[in-house]
Amino acid sequence: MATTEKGRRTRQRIIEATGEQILAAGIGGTTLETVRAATLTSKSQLFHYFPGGKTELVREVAVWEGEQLLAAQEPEIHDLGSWGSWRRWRDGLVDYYLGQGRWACPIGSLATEAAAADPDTASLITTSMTAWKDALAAGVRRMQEAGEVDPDADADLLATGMVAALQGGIVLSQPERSGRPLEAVLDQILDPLLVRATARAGSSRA
Amino acid sequence: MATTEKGRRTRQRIIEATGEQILAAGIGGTTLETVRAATLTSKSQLFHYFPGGKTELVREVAVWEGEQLLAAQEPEIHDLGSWGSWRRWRDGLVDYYLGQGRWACPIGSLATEAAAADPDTASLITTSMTAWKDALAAGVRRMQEAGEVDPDADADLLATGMVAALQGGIVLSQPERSGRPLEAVLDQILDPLLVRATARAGSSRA
DNA sequence: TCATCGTTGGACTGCACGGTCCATTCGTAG
DNA sequence: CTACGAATGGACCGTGCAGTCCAACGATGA
Repeated sequence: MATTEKGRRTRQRIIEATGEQILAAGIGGTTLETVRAATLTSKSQLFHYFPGGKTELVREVAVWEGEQLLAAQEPEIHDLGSWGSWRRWRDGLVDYYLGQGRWACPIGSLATEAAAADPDTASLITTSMTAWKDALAAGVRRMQEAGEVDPDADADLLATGMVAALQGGIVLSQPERSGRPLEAVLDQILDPLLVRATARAGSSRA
Repeated sequence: MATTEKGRRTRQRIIEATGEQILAAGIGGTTLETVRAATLTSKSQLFHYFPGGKTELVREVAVWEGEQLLAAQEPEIHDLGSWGSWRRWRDGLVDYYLGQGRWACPIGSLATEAAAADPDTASLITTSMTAWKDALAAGVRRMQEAGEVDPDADADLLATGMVAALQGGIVLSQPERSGRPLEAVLDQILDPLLVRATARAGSSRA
């Protein structure tokens, strides 16, 4: 369906524009018409590149945004071996969300809005979230190996908590238009990792 | 518009049914027609009790769900003066979200979906979140007075972090259909409070 | 018994939006 | 130059949904 270079670029342009609109107005607030207008394309192109219609387009947006989100955290996300890198990672992320008027998470908003309606999209999102969490867990393990974090702590669980904290911080920050909640929860979740080096951190319970 | 007892009951019935549908299918997946069908009412009733149409209905749902959510945490939410009560509160909340197939937060989902579209609803949600946070902050202060938590900690910031952690845990748990993320982040955010009594907890940074 | 006001029923309208279809243009390989 | 498939333009259609309107019904007080 997209065999030409030109075609691929058009297709990509559609995905990105749709992503922006979804971020700003949600899936419901994004219509094929607004996407068409923003991309200077025609109705037939939308269905040419995404035969499945809006559903398929949203799915493509989901995977694209998932990749983008990870990419935006480079290079820190793959270099979480020291206190400084974690700190840079945290600051970069806060800036990513709040710095430019984003005020929402590209995949977090999709998660809430699409989860109930489209299980297929939901699983794509879960995949992205898992990849994200895994990258963080790898960082935690590096800290453990370096003796900076309690080796008995469950790196995976800690990483899950971090991603969750991020998402929740944004949920609160979004309507409030303040970065306070995001920063508050991020610091609280990171504090034990960064400050209580070698001490017991986030021991499993429940 | 609703002066009779009968009228008030009908109106209330509409609000609650709408709330359930929004929780299950989102605002976009909830139509006046499905609400009408579920409540055995007529179109004219919907607009009789909510002249502002769907927008107003959603707003009413927002405040109603906000109250309900706090009420569901009684009596613990107003008795957070001991380790045990915090623990009961946490368990009750997890059960509330996961126990019955809820898998979403009544006001959290509204926050993400309505924030961009309707600033008015957004501020209602912020109000609910703030009330929630304040109740928790009061609990933290009681713990501080009891000498169980570092008196220098910012109770308000800690409470904000808790609400954010909850919301984020749900964002992740929803598509994944697993309570793990919610429990993981909740425990991580509560750990410092409960376990590191008297030690420095969530000191301000940033 | 009548008047009034709240409540209820449901037909109807307008339109926005997802989706279909066909015609035209463009790029390229033979 | 021709032919063919990809890319594009845009008219068109069906419908689902928010919102309107008017006609009844029911209770309550005068």
